[in-house]
Amino acid sequence: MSDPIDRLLDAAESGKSIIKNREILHFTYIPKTIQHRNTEQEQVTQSLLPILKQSRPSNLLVYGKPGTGKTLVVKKVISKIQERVEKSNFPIKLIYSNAKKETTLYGLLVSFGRQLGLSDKELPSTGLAISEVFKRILNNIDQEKTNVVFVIDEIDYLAELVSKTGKDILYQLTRANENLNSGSLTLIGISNDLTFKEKLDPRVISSLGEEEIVFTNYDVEQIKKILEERISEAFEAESVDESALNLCAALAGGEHGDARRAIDLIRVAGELAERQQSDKVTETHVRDASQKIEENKEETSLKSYPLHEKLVILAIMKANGSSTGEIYSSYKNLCKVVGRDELTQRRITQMLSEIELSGIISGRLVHQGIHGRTKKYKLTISSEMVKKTFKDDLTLQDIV
DNA sequence: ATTCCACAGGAAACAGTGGTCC
DNA sequence: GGACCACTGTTTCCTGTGGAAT
Repeated sequence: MSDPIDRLLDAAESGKSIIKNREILHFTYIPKTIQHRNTEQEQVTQSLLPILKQSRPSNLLVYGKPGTGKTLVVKKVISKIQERVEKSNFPIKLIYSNAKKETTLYGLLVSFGRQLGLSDKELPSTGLAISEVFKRILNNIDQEKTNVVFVIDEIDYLAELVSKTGKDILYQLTRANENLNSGSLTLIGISNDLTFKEKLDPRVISSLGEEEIVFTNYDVEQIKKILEERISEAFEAESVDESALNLCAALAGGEHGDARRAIDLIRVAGELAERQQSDKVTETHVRDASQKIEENKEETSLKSYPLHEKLVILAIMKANGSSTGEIYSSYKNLCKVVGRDELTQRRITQMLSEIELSGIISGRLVHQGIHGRTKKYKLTISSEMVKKTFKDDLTLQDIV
């Protein structure tokens, strides 16, 4: 009997590979991702055209569901423009920030400043007042006479941060040009959420939304084309079943035309097929891949929760389908077992709705007349999954 | 027609951390 | 070294609510 490790390694080395270029199976592989986006590419280019004439273009809002290629299109257009103007005396600078990744207003501004070239000294990453950070950034633009194009991805998150803190950075950003003697600042906002404008200050909308471009969803046919293109480059010829391709397109297209998901799906399916030493990717592989992606998502989100959230999830598991009050007392017991201080019920309620957002549990508001109203929660994933994932956690080992 | 339950969920305040600035 | 800043995770306090029970 051969060593299982050796067996696997041998197989991987000698076994046939049906994927010949993995790179192409990632969404961010630019040339192939933004197919069918000619109109949108033109529109974005159009609105940035004034740069070539050495004046400031209008601010721009770009909408579209995830996986429609909006960020890639914007990045591509800007880098092309940048190439063009590189040799002219009109220095432009592209700055890209993702408001979802930068969890705070301060962080977003600092990332902005860093990319402008401000050092740690000139712009410390904590300790300053937000208005001070802002002033320093504007000073820099003014002095260097740069023309900045600031791309804010997932700008809807920024809108949320703004409303939380009450500091109206977006408003100040849109008005920055009035305070600049030289140089300029152009904003490009990218958003998944078409309704996010409603949350904004109308003054901001009027200046931010000078131009708007909407990326429509890919339909199943288009996704199929994108997949075909990538498959022909990434896989060995004839190694993906027609039916597998169709299923892939259908699964991803059925949701909201998410090309990213479609490409992920075919990549994982391909890897599964390879692992099984199969020379073709079949429908079964795609289904398995879809399930695997789901499970991975659940597992990583379960693992990433802090201790008290994990305890709450366990409490729900132990008392499946029960009300907040019951979950809370179950949670308190668990706290005693692991020897941690319990948090207040208010905090647990809040946690429950946070966890609900992630989709791991689902809640239903019930009115029980004289027995008051409560929310009943249950797990949407299997309790085996929870047990399996929490087994590795030392503090939780005893109670799972 | 009232009462009253068992919470939901908003608002504000607070403690603690890690920093700058003068 | 003290005033001040942003931010997170939490507590405290609070108002609101649909329908069974009375």
